Amino acid sequence: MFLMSSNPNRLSISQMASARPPVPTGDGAAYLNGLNPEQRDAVLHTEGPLLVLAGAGTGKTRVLTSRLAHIVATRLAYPSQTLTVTFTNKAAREMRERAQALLGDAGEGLRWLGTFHSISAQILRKHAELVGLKSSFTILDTDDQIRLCKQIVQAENLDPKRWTPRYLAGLIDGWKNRALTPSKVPPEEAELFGNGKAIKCYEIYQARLRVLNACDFGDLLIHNITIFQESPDILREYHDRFRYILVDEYQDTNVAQYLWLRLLAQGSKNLCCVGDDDQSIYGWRGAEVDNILRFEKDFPGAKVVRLERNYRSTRHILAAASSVIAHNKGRLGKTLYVGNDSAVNEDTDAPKVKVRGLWDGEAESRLIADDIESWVRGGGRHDGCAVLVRASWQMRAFEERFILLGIPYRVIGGPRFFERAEIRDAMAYLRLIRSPDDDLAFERVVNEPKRGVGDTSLAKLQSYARQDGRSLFTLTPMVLQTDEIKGGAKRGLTTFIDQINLWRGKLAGGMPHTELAEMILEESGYTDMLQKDRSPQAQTRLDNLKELVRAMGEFDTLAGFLEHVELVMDASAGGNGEDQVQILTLHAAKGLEWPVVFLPGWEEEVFPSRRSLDESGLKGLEEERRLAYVGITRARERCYISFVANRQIYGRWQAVMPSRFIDELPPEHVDAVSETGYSGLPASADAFSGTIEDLGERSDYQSPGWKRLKENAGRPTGAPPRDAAGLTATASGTSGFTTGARVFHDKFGYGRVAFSEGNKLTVDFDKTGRKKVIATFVTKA
DNA sequence: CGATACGATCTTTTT
DNA sequence: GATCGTATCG
Repeated sequence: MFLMSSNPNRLSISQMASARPPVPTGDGAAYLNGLNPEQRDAVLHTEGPLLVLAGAGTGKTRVLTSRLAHIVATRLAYPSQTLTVTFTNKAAREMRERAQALLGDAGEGLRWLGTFHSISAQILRKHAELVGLKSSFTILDTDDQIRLCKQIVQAENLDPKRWTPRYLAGLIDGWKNRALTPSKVPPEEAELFGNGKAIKCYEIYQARLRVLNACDFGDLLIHNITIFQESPDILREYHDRFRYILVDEYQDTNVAQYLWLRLLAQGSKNLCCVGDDDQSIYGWRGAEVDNILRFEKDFPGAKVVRLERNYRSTRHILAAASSVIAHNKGRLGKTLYVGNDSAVNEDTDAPKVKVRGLWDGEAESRLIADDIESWVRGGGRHDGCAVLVRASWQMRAFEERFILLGIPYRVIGGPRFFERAEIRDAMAYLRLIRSPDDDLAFERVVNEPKRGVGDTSLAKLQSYARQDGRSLFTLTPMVLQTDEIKGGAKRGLTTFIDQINLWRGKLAGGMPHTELAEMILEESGYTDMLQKDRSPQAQTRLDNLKELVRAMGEFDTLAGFLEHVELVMDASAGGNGEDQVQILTLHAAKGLEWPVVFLPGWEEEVFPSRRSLDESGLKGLEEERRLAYVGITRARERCYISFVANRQIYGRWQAVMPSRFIDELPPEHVDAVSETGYSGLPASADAFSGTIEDLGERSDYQSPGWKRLKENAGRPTGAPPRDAAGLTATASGTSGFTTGARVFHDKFGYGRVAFSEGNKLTVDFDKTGRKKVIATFVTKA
C-alpha cells in the first residue's frame, strides 16, 4: 500500500521545506547507542559499498533505519532516491514504520522501500513489453506453478509418479534462483527431469507463461535483470534514480537477487548491506551465504563494519549460542560480546541455559506447559514465552497440552490464509472476471462447485485451445456451438460462461467489488455447497470466505485487491497484542525475541533434520546449526532446551538420540537434568549398568514393551531379548554388549543401551513382514 | 462423471 | 496418523 506519489523524483519546494525533519535524535547517536563512534560514523557517512556484519541482537534494523533516515534528513537524497530492500513484507512494514517515526512527513516519500519482489514487480510493470508481457500481467503463486508443471508433464507423456510436477516446479525455481534462463541452464542438467527433458520442460513452461500473460515470483527478478542487461538506457535511468541502496538480511540473497542488486548498484556504488552469515537459514530455497562471504571481492573498496556487541541476552545464552556456532567452518568469524554496559548481560544471577531429557514428547509438552504456568504465576506474561520447533508437526503436542490446561497460545505460520482452497477458489472467480485469459483460474473453478464438467470435457476444451492459441474462456462458447460436448457438461459450461459474463458486466456497471464477491459466492452455488457439507471444516471455510470479503473492503478496486494478494499474500489483520504463548518454527522466529524461549525436540534426525543431512551433507548440517544459533539467540532471559528418548513421528514410535548440538553446548553455562538417566552430557549422565532386572526398580512404567524386556530379566543388559510372543529377534552387531552397558531409556520396549566404544547393535523384530526397530543399542562415543 | 478405496508420502517458507 | 493423488468401480 505504498506507491502513492505518482512522480517519485520530484518534490516541490514547499514539499521539501515541510518534508525536512530534524536530523534524527540530535547527532544520531542515541538511536545507535550500541555502536562505538567509528562504527556509527561508518554507518551514517560511508559513501560507496558498505557491509555491516551484525550478529544476533546487535541492532541490525537500527543500523539500516538510522542510515536511511540520516541520508534523507541531511538531504543527501530525496526519499524517492533511496532504494531499501527486504525479504518479507513484515520486515518492510517495520522498516517503513521506524523510518517514518524518525523522519516524520519526509518518510512518506519512501516509495522504493519494499521486498525484492514488490519492487521488481513495480519496475517490471513499467517495461513489461520488453520481455513479451503486457503490463497487466498476473503473478502466479506456487500452486499455479505446480498445476502448470503438471500439464507439461502430461503433455510430454511422462510418468507423473517418477517425474512429479512438484519436482519440476522445484527445478525451475532453483534455476530462477540462480538467474538461469532456459538457454543458460548447463546442458547436462537436462538429465534432471524426464529423461533429458528438463530444459525442454522449462522452455515450455516459460512459453506457457507468456501466453497466459503471467510470471512467477522468480520471473519478476529474472525479467528485471534481462531488461537491465538489454536496455542500458533503462538501467541508466534507475542508476540516476537510486542514489543510495540499502539491503536487509543480505545473507539470504540468491544469485538472481545478487545480480539485480549489482546491476543497480553500478550507478551510485552506494550499496549498504546488512546481514549475518551465522543466520543464513534459507539455503534450501536458493540463498547463497557466499554472497555475503564474497562481498569485499564483489564490491572493491567496500568498508566492513562488524557489530558484535549484543544487548539482548544473558551471558549464558550468548555463551551457549557462540559455543554451538563455533563448530561451523567457513564463517566470517564474529564473536558475540556481552555488552559492557548492559545490565541484562551482566546479571550474575541469571539462570544458566537448561537442558532437559525426558521420556517422550508428552512429558516434554507437560513440562514446558508447567514452566509457562509458573512463569506466569511469578508475574510473567504468556506472550513473553515462545516455543520454537524445527518442523510444524511438532507443534501439535504443545497445542493439545495448552488447550487442556487453558493456556492461551497462538500458532504463527501454518497454512496461510490465501493458500486455503476456498480462498483460492474465490480468488480464481475474481481473477477470471478480471482477465478472461487466465486459464489456470478457469480450470480451477469451472467445476467447483460441481457443474458436471469433468476431465473429459476439460481435456477437449484444452486441446482446442492449444490448437487455436486462444484462452479457454474465449474458446468455450465456440465449442459449445458445435456438438462436441453434450448433456450435463454442456449445460454446466453454458451456465458457467453466462454467469462469468454477467458478473463481469456487473463489475463494469459499477457494482462494488465486495458486493460482487458475495454475489458470486451465492450464485455460483459455492456457499450452498459448503452449507450442505456438515464436516467441521465447512464452517471454518465459510468464515474464511466472510473474512475474505471483509479484507476486500479495505481496497478501493478489485484490481488493487488482486495485486495486493498476489504479492503480499498475507492477511495482515494481525490479531497481535493478545497475551498468548507463541508456537512457531525456528525459521519463522528469525528477527524476533522473547524473555523465555523453549527449544524442544533436540534429537538427532529431528534437529538436525535427517533430510537436511541426507540431501545436503555437511552443508546441511551447518545450516541446521545456524538454526540452533538463531533459536538460542531469540531468548533474552531464559532458554530451555529439551530432548526425549522416544518420539512419535508420523504416528510411529521411534527411539531417538539426543542431538549432537547438545554436546556442543558449553557445560559451564548449562544446567542439565535428565529424567531418562541420560543427558547427552557426559558429566551429568546418570548411567548405570547391570542386568535388565535393574530396570524394574528404576521406573514406574509398565507398558507392553516394558514387560517384554522384563521377560528377559536376568540376561545381561544389551543382550538381544530372547524370542518372545512369537516374534523373531535378529541381532546384528559386534561384541562388547554384555558388560559395562548402560540402559538409558525404555518405556515402550524401544530401549537403548550404551556399551563400550565403537560398537553398534540393532535388534529388529519381524512379525508382519515389516521390519520394526524394537531396540537399538548404540555406543555413545 | 463422481464417489470410494487404497497407497505413497510426509522439512523448513517468502514472494 | 493424516492427507493427498491415483486407480477403480458404480
